[in-house]
Amino acid sequence: MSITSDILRGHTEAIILSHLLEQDSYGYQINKDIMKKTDNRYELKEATLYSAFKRLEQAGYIRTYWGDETVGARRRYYAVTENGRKAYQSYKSEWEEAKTIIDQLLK
Amino acid sequence: MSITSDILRGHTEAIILSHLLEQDSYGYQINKDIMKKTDNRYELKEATLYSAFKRLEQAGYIRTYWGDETVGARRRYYAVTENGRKAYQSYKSEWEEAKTIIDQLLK
DNA sequence: CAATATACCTCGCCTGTCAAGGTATATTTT
DNA sequence: AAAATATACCTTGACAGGCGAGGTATATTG
Repeated sequence: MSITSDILRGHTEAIILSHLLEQDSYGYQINKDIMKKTDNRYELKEATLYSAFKRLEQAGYIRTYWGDETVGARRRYYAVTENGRKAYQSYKSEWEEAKTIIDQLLK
Repeated sequence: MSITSDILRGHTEAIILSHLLEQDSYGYQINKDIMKKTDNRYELKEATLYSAFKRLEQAGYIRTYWGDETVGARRRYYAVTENGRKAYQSYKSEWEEAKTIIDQLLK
């Protein structure tokens, strides 16, 4: 782990949406996937993840359903809604703008 | 104003250090300069600025001195220390890494 | 002489992160 | 068979940074 949380702060929701746009997934898996995608340089902590899920659901950006596992622990899956798709696009362009601004200020 | 504070959170100190590396400056001026540099897309709010100054000074990254204005309000100038210079380099490479990671996660 | 600009600063709320803790089932190790 | 680890869910409360709102003082402009 190397990246401090303050720098990643505010990107959690976008990261989750982006991941869910590839395919529906569930908390534990997303946590593992993010670590893998970043070669363990970044971990989306569970508590952070679940509080983000709550915000995303309240905003109507994701919906959830229980998996039909017959063995193992139950899984709560998350799926992006149409509004979530739009929100993601908005997050994304915000990120592009922020990147430009910060790059400009950190010369 | 377009960039949300959560995205900029954690960059405040780096932005200030970067600016002060160009030349010593004071609160009011820095606030104006940042706005100008970003075409008013980003304002480093005064309260944010002053709390960052406090952290930077406590960390030994900046030192302060009073200007010798004979007219107008007094100005408290800030200057980057040697440790501050190093800290800036560290912030900068952290930013480069964060940028890579986020770009990777927001595909 | 009122309004605006320059210049400093503090208080307290808000919000996102996350350490620490908890529950339950399945598998692997000892 | 018992203990440890992995899979899976979730909550609580502390913490820290951003900043709205408020305050002070001087100088300039209309």
